[in-house]
Amino acid sequence: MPRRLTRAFFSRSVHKVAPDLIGATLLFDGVGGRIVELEAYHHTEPAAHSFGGRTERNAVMFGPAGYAYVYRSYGIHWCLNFVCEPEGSAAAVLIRALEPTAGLPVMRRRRGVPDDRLLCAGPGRLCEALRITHGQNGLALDKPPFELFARSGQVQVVEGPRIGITKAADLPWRYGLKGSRFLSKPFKSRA
DNA sequence: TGCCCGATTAACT
DNA sequence: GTTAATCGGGCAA
Repeated sequence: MPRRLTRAFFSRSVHKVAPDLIGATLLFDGVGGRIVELEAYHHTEPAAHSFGGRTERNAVMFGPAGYAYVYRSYGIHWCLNFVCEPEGSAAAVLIRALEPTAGLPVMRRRRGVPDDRLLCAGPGRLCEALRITHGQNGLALDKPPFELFARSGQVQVVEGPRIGITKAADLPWRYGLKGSRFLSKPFKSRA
């Protein structure tokens, strides 16, 4: 049986949690898959929503680890984060892509795309597939409807610069499963 | 109150 | 390769 991820798992450096989550399984209401891509954010760095202090929107980031921070992106999409580190660090990982493994018929219906690779290949896409919205902001990750399981076995993790940001764009805080077909964008292979 | 723009996506040329 | 869609947060005034 795979191990369930607890608050203790998330209460560590965001740069330990992020690679450890590659290959982990995320389910919401029984629908989801393996995490194959994510990014780290920390309040000391200007690309983070928590940079500049606590506001109504980012309040969950300033709370304890192990909770979901969900925000609206570009007025259209939803993005899912997991709060990490000791309370007050205002650090989180943005879940960017899943390899779909559970509830594929439901996700296909919600997404309406012809190729299963596009079901969860992007932060907005996976939220649509799992039907995660602002209503899930602040929910605990160790209780239903969330289920998180540690990966079983070894994985090869690759890293690179984060996507879609203009500030601190040089930091290599994007993590992915090497060779996955379900990434939102490929990682630049190192020579 | 008004203005700018973003941790995106899909549909274009 | 480019761009429209769409809207709330954050900040200036």
